[in-house]
Amino acid sequence: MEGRNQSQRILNAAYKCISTKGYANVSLRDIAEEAGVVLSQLHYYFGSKEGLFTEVIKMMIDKYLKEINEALSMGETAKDKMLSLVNFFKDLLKNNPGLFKLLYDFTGLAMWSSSFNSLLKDLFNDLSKMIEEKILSNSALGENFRNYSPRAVARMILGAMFGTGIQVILDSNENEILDALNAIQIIFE
Amino acid sequence: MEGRNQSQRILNAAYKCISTKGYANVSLRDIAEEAGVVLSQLHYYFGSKEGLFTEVIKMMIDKYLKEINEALSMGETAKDKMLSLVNFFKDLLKNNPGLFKLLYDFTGLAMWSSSFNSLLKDLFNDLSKMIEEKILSNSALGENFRNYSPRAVARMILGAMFGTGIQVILDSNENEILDALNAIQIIFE
DNA sequence: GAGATATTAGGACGGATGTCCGAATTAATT
DNA sequence: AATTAATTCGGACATCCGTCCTAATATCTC
Repeated sequence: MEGRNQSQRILNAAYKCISTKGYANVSLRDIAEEAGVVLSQLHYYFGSKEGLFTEVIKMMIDKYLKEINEALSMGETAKDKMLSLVNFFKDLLKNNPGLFKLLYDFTGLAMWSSSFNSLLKDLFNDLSKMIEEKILSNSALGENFRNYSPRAVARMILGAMFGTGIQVILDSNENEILDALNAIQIIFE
Repeated sequence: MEGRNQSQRILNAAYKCISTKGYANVSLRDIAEEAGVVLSQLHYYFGSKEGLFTEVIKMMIDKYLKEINEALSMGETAKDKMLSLVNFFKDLLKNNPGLFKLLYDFTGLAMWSSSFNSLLKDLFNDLSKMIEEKILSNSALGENFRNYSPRAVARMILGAMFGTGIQVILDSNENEILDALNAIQIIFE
């Protein structure tokens, strides 16, 4: 009896399938096969497709919160932290694009499904809060940003990452686009 | 015989359905019903689901290229043009969110499908070129941006619009997030 | 008006999908 | 060892999907 083991294998398989082919192109049978498990096991452990997807999303959320928190803990000045964040994103897009695709894909799913909406909404909220607290609360940046609330600036930074990220993914053999990520640092110069 | 009329009705119905429910949640039968047309008509005019979706995407692309070009034609200075662009996006998100959702949705589709990829890749490319030429080629902004190519800055601006836009959509009853769009103008101050 | 062409209509098809159920097997409890 | 509970397995189900085919109807050409 390997309960948690088995359910973890299913979860990992779901993560892999969705980040590789997109949620709309993955069936429960695909996931079962990838996990080396019989179809009905998915319902035994997760109840429904929605239940399984929810767990995959939570898994993804944990990764983002953890990794971005780490990135924002490096460096001292706001400028340094911003560079660390940019480098994290560049590395993510280059070496682990599946994780970014997962975020994009599920965010799209969250546009149409209210049950997934709150999960993704909270993630963007948490991430922008993290940026706000770890970068923008820092000392005397206030001068440059006097017209905009720290919250708004944090949201914009996060959005710029996300929005340039998808352009990198779309045109993945055009490395030049990665430079656009660097350009976000303009606001600290 | 109302050939073009009929195919236009199908196209409009497809546009409406997809921008309302998302491409993954729309069937050809939904579109046929919305258009008041029999199912087989869709294949008669567009050959396949992919053919129909392609036309919807092209329709969307035309709207974006036209409207953003208009927005960038208003104002003289780079600062003014940037404000005009921001205001266009704010208006879009508030009064025509379906058009933005369509862009987000199809961009996601383009991540997984090579046949749609080139369409969306070109759109982002064209839009960033437009921003580059109409805003950034302007006079002596060079000083602030000396470390970054105009192309990269344009991509970042576009990405910031897109990335903050989706946050607005996700949390549509939180009007405060719209301020994040304004914050993009930081780079011109 | 007759014949050719274009359009509309309706239905059938093979296949895929999420869900559910009952039996077989394995582990835990006493 | 016997009973109970948890897990695994295989298959069936109803439904929905994109596509295709044939007949009927309307439109155009001469």
